[in-house]
Amino acid sequence: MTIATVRGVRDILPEESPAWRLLEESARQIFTAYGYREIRTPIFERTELFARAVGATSDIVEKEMYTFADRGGESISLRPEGTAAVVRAFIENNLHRSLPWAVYYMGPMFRYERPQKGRYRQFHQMGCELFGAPGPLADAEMMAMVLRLLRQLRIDDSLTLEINSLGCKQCRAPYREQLLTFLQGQQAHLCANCRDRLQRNPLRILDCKNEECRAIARQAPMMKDHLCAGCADHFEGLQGLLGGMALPYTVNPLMVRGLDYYNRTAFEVTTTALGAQNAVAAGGRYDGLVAEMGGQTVPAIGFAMGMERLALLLEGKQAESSRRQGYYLLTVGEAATEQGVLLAEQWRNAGLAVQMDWLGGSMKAQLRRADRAAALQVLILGEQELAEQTVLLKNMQDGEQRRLAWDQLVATSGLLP
RNA sequence: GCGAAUGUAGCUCAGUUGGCAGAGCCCUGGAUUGUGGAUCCAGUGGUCGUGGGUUCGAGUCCCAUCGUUCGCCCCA
Repeated sequence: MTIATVRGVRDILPEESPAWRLLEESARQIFTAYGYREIRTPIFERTELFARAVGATSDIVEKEMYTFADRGGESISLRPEGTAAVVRAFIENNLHRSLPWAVYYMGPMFRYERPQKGRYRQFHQMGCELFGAPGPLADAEMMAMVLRLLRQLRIDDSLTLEINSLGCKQCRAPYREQLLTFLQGQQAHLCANCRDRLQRNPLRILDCKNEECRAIARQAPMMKDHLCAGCADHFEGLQGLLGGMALPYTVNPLMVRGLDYYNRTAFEVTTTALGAQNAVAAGGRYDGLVAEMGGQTVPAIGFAMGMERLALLLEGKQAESSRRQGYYLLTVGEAATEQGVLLAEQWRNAGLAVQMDWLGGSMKAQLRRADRAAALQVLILGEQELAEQTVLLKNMQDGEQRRLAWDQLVATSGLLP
């Protein structure tokens, strides 16, 4: 074995990249239409940024970050998610004076995890963040946008939108106490993992996949029944808007978020088609994070979607035959090849898309490559054509051929299919 | 970090109780001396993941290791 990729990373080869481009272009188009503009933040940041934004005790920060000291001794981490850097950029550039501020990003993220289908150590997310819009309108619109994107990509079957409210600082603390009391009573029936969670993150127990824990979770007091007036209004408003937009959704009172910074609205789009890695898009409101990170008090909401998972869902959906296009110049004989290079450049100067056969050889071989390159027109330049300063134009769809003078080609090209 | 399966040609995979390394697809050439795809014929291509061990002999059995996949965990 020669040098191979690092564990958990992979190449996206040309066969696969059209699906990725479709993802990216569809997302750009829809995000833009909803009023979002692109932001590109660095791929690495000070480790402290993620520790504070994502939560120092979260699994992501504790054991999944690619962290290293740079040559100046600074602790640097490859970004494990997108929101922290966007919040940092928001604060650093004083953008609270430009509200509302709506941005999208797409790009690689890094987490040191055990690789699995749809889960890589370098993976890609695209997401949106919206600052300054406190009401449920922003939440509902964001979900509508996510679903529109998935619908446009035709991967909206086998998907469900789940929502929940996580409350806010005021109502979550008393609820948490209630929940803790309840769970401590059931401690004996919880899995080992969840007994551990009692200390660290009791809310997370609600989302445990263990059957016994789930049975207990269903009996537990629910956050949505203990919301303060403000949070309850917000959640009701959201559901009214979703209903009004005819977006199918279910309330999942057991859904909690992995990252610490969320409050009020949480949402998740899941699929049954990807095994254990079932989350396709997830997001929520994080009204307190900007202030916590040292900025003004600015409400915000965002989401991210996993592009590898979208690409997997896209697989097989687009059995589209790549359409034939462009010119492919093949030459026979040394003199013709030399002339062909010059002609190709001239034709390109005039705006034609001309691909030259790089390998030469028999005409049969060159035509085969032209076919595989999905060229629409083949330009044949052999000894005869060279002598009479013409080129043979062959349409690869119907096989029709015609002979043209060199300077006629550009004038003719507009008339071709 | 834990548990399990798996690794043979570029790809998908056969390979029997341990006894000569195989097929299909792809690729290249020919049938067609200047014409792609379809058909037929022929050909190239292998450190059997890697390193040890057992054996007269290992793709096959044993140990280790790396990768991949599935589950746990985590999450997009």
